[in-house]
Order: sequence, then C-alpha cells, then structure tokens
Amino acid sequence: MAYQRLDKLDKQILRLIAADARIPFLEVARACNVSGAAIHQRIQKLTNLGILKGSHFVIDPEKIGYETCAYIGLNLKNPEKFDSVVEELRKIPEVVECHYTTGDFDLFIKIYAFNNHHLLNIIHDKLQPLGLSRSETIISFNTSIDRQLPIVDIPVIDQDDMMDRNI
Amino acid sequence: MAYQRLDKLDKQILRLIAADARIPFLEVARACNVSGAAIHQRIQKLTNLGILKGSHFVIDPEKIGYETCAYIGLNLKNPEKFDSVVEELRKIPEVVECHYTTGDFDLFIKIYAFNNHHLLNIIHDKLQPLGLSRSETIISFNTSIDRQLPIVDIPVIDQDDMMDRNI
DNA sequence: AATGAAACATGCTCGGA
DNA sequence: TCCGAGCATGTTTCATT
Repeated sequence: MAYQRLDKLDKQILRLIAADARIPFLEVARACNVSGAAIHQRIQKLTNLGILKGSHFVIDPEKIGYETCAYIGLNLKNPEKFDSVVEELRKIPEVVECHYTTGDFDLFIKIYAFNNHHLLNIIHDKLQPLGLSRSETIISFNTSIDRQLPIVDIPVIDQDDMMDRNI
Repeated sequence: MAYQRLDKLDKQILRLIAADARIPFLEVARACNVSGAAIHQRIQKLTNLGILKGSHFVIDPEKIGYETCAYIGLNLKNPEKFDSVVEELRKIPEVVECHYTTGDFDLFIKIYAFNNHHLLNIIHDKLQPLGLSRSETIISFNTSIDRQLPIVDIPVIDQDDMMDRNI
C-alpha cells in the first residue's frame, strides 16, 4: 500500500483544515471532541508523513489581472531533453503546472496570463525556443468548478477493524 | 480595468500569505514594517474585494491514495445541455476542475482517482451517462510543477504614480 | 489608512497517564 | 496517543492621528 492509512480523526482534521487553513486548531479540537494538544500532535504527524504540504491563501486570478488561463500540450523535437525543458519551464512564472502525460503530448502545462496577447507572447517567446515540434492550446473561458480533493471518500482505519484484525 | 490595482504593501502581503496561510499576521507585519492592525485591515480589504477567497491546507494526493490524476476533454451530444452537465459534474467529487474551453472540447475537466481502474469506472459510470459524444483522456504520470500564481509580476500602483496623476 | 494598547484567544510544550 | 495546564504569542478592536 503506497498511501498512509488515516483514521477518522485524521480525516476530520484534514477536511476542516483543507477547507480553511486559518481555522484555529482549538476550534478543530472542539469539533472533533479532543484536546488542542491532540490536534497539534496530529497535524505535526500528518506534516511529518508528507500528507500535509503547507498551506495557501487562495487568490482570485482575475482580480489581480490574470484574465487568461490556458492548458497547453507540448511535443518536443528532442524528447530526450525532457528534464532540461522542465527546468526551463520552471523558470517561467506563468507556468503553474507541468505534467508528464500519456497520449499525444510529451508534456502538459497550465498557464496564467494577463490576456490572450500576453499568452501568445509567452508561447512565442518562451515556449517555442524550448524546441517544440508541436503544441496545442486550450483556453479556458470560464472555470466553473475548482475545488479540493475529496477527503470524505478516502478509506479509513476504524477501531473495530483494528480490533478484528488484532492490529 | 477589470482588476483591482494593488500597491506594494498589498503585493507583499499577498506574496507572504499565498505561500503560507498559517503565517502569523504579526510576522507579516514585521516583514512589511507596519503594525499588526494594518495587516489585519489590509487582509480584510483584500477579502472584501474578492481578491482573497479563503485558504487551504495542501494535501499530497498520492499520500491519501489518489494515485491517478487525469485531464479529460469532453464533447456533449447536446451542447445546449451544458449547464445541467456542469451541475452533474459538480456532484462527482473526483472532478476537481471544470473549464468551458475553446478548441476541440466543450468542457475540460481534471479528475483525481485512486487508480486507473477507478478512473475508468468514473468515466464509464458517471461521465458517459451525461451524454458524451466523445472524450479524450490525458493521464498525468507525474506532476513536476504545481505552484501558485506569480504575484511578483503583477503591476502595482506606487506612491509617485499616484502623486504624478493627482489620484 | 496606519498606529499602539488592551482584552481576549490561540499556539506550543511538557509532565503525566 | 492523549490530556491539562502554563506561558508565550497572535488576533481583534478601538480611540487616535
């Protein structure tokens, strides 16, 4: 099993803090009927396990001027240069995601730009020089869903299970 | 101008809290050389303007069992049913993003699944019944970049500008 | 729109169970 | 692993500039 098993308390904590990173741990504690120290310890544990990887405030891209969001599939002239291309992509701040994918593309990236003109500049000035044989751009007109991983649906270890199996 | 102009202090605050939602506002205050109350007021203002939209803890998908991440382009048999399809997609927790896009697809979604088998089940049992004429799945083997919007690069109003223009 | 102070709440640590 | 208590720290409000 590649992933860590979580119990009900872990899950409840994750659900609460994933939805609101600023929630006081004492409030989480009250919601879970445990002490603040327990929440503190659990969050420490989840962080040490690498399950929790920091926290972010969510900023509305449009409100700060990023009016264009696009996905771009990339094919490389020299696919063996994959790693160095990813390093170059990392230097382009507008590139917020990069995936190594199955299917038609070598790489698949997500980009935010101020507008379509800015997007074209990025593609022409920064992406093309990386040695692309082809690229395909999908522009998002509208993001109608944007949310987090489902926490509710992940399997849990519950107390009865553990007792049944003498864990 | 569709977006809100930010000054240097707004930008610095956004940069700090975007990177770490749990950072004490007093620490932000010290980094910005202003009082804690000022940070409190600014964050209130940024929230009221809709620039800040809450905060999230970041959870590593793989560590909680989501080993498959995929993007799927969808074409609808009845494109006029767009809105109701989006509502149905919203009910599928594994769908974390949904975009209305240019190009070949009517909709473009991002999905997390436990594994490829689970992904196929979702496509077959939940997506196909929505009335798809076609779909194209891009599976991400590996996410090599996943980060936030560039805050550094957004334009600022600075004090001299404002004085020059008698704002 | 920023400040400092005050009142209140939370974060963190440690000893003990 | 959890609890409770203690102290350090942070949050929020308010009168003032």
